Amino acid sequence: MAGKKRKALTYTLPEEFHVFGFSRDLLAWYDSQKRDLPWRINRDPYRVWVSEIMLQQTRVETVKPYYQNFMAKFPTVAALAEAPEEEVLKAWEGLGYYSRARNLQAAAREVQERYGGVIPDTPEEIATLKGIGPYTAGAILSIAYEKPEPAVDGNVMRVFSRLLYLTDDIAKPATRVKVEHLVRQVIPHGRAGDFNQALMELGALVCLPRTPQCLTCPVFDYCLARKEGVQDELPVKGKAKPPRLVRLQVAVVKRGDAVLINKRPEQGLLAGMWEFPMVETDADTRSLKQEALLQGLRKRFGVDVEVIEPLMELTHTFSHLQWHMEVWQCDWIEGDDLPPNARFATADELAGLAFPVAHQKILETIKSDR
DNA sequence: TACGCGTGGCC
DNA sequence: TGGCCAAGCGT
Repeated sequence: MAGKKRKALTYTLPEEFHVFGFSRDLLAWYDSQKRDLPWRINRDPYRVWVSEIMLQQTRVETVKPYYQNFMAKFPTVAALAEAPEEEVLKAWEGLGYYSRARNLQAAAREVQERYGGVIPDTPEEIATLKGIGPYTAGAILSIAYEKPEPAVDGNVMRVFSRLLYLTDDIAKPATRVKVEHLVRQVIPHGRAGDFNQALMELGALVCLPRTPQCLTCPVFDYCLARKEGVQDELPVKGKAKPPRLVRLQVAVVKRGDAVLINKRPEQGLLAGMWEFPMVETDADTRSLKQEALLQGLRKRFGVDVEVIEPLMELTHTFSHLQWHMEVWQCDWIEGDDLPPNARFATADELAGLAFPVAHQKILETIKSDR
């Protein structure tokens, strides 16, 4: 037969779990202890949306200044939709996961065109927007529109793992689905937004990853892991692979008072960000490294240069990669027919373009050289 | 499902 | 110091 039959799974809360008391006590704690955060001034759906995208895998303290600046520059869906992409990326510079910025703007344009500038309030419609997955959909729907949808992030997975003594690996996608089913049964209608935020706030302030502060926990009485004394063993989480080493030769090519830069592809690592030209090579001698660099510059940029001297050596670690960069000072000799993704830029022009953190030290060095 | 995708802070 | 972690999503 064509197609598999999958049994519909239903996850039920433990008998002894007191749903009403739990949400009552958690909300009371949240009402008195919640942090004052810039995105909690009101429940404007656009403000909530931007904050949720920025907060993906990113700390609150890191997001704060970016959020203030972003909302000042792009205060409405329309403003974001109409802005040049370069300005949006510049506002995201240093925040990481740059596809979030590109997806956010693409979705803003979609909201303008398809929904007349109003962010949709149904799970089906909002989930079609780029960059809005299960968590962000639930967060916007509950916080901005008070819909009783779960918003399960890392905090909620950890809190529920302990609260209900769940031993599922929270690194596995199936576990998030399970926790969503459980959370859905606990959401108090009428306060869905506060409840979801309270779960996350509890994870951020009390139910910490390493050292849960059980003695000050407002829902201590309901926690099954605490009852068994296993709160320090939960949640269960599989380990990540170590980053792969990548050796790169980097060129700072000067032509007069301009330097050669390159805009990265629209997809993949550091998508759409600017950088100094780089060549990946395993070469282990000075001359072989320089040779690889010269060949790469000629082939990819149509430019001939002279290598002057080594400038610096840098290491930058991503989640999944480790870049070992050797940077060479070069002088342009010939070649004007640059590919569309490359250009020579002056210091003033560089200031308006978005570079990843991995290239910031090079940028600073060039600036101070003048 | 597993992996690619950034960065900075913490112990 | 280095591994872990942070309001995940797209493919």
